[in-house]
Amino acid sequence: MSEAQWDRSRCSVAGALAVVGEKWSLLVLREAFLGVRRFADFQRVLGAPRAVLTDRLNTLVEEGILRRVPYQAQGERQRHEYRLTQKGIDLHPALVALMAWGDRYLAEDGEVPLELRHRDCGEPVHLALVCEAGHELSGARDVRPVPRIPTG
Amino acid sequence: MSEAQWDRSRCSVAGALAVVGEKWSLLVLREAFLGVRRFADFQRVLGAPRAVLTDRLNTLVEEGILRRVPYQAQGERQRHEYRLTQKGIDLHPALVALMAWGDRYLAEDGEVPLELRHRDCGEPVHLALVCEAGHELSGARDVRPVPRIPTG
DNA sequence: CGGGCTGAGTTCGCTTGACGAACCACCCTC
DNA sequence: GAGGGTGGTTCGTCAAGCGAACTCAGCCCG
Repeated sequence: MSEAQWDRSRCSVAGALAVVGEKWSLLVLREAFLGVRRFADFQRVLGAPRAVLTDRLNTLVEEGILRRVPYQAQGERQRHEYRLTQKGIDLHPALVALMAWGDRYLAEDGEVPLELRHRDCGEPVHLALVCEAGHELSGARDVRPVPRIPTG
Repeated sequence: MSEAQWDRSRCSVAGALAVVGEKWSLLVLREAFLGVRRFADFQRVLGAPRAVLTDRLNTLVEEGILRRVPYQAQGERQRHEYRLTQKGIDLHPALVALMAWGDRYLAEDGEVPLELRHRDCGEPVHLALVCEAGHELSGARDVRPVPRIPTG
């Protein structure tokens, strides 16, 4: 038997996807990281159906990934906007990883649509796997998965 | 207008999700990273409907993320198994990122179901954002997104 | 005050996708 | 050549996603 024995039912990947794996959820978060906060702006840039967008925003708020913040522009009635919580901000690496993969394999003529740079020094940024001892791993093959809760 | 102007239609996140964003796709890949290769094993550990699993495996093969490899165990007929290509292996960071997030926010009683360790030194591994100048960024706020193809 | 506009949803048919269960073909072992 | 396991396909049902139309609250202009 080649695959490791462990309890898939509490897999963190499955859990994360149960929360943000529905259609549009991660794209909503992508826009949130780019500064989009208002319903109409999400709707316009994403092109998602309104009903779906309503549902995704509500779900993300319920899950504590976004929070509704009341605000009032001058000469307009009070509205609320959607902002990332820390829980939401912590999804950033997942989006960066997907973006990096898409940049590598889907970009046409090497034209990357969006580049991430270090705010302080301006240099391009990438994801790296590092261990507690400080080694930077070269790839997935340097990783050994260790089940902590075997099924028995 | 707060959000940056850029061409969402070729966003790498959306592109990546169009390829691996369907239900079960990333879970299939999770198992592939853990060594699962055969249809029946995917079906058993995931519990996904057969028809869906067939479709996801075919899609992943078409997309070049998995490849079908014929093999023959002794005393058995020839079968084929599904193995990760380099394109598939490069999705590893995305799964690690989702797993890390799930570990942090969804694990009950701090029990993390699966731990990743450096194969060489045995130390736990985590994802980090680093820039070309070698700085390790502390979080999403240290990142500045730079659109490369403005919509005009 | 009356009517229009706008942002934020909600409702409605329709179509697509996911689901579990049953069915099927191949080829091996006995 | 009977039985069984692998690797699917087919089928009917049910949930989800879809675009378009409708709603509603509040501000603005006249």
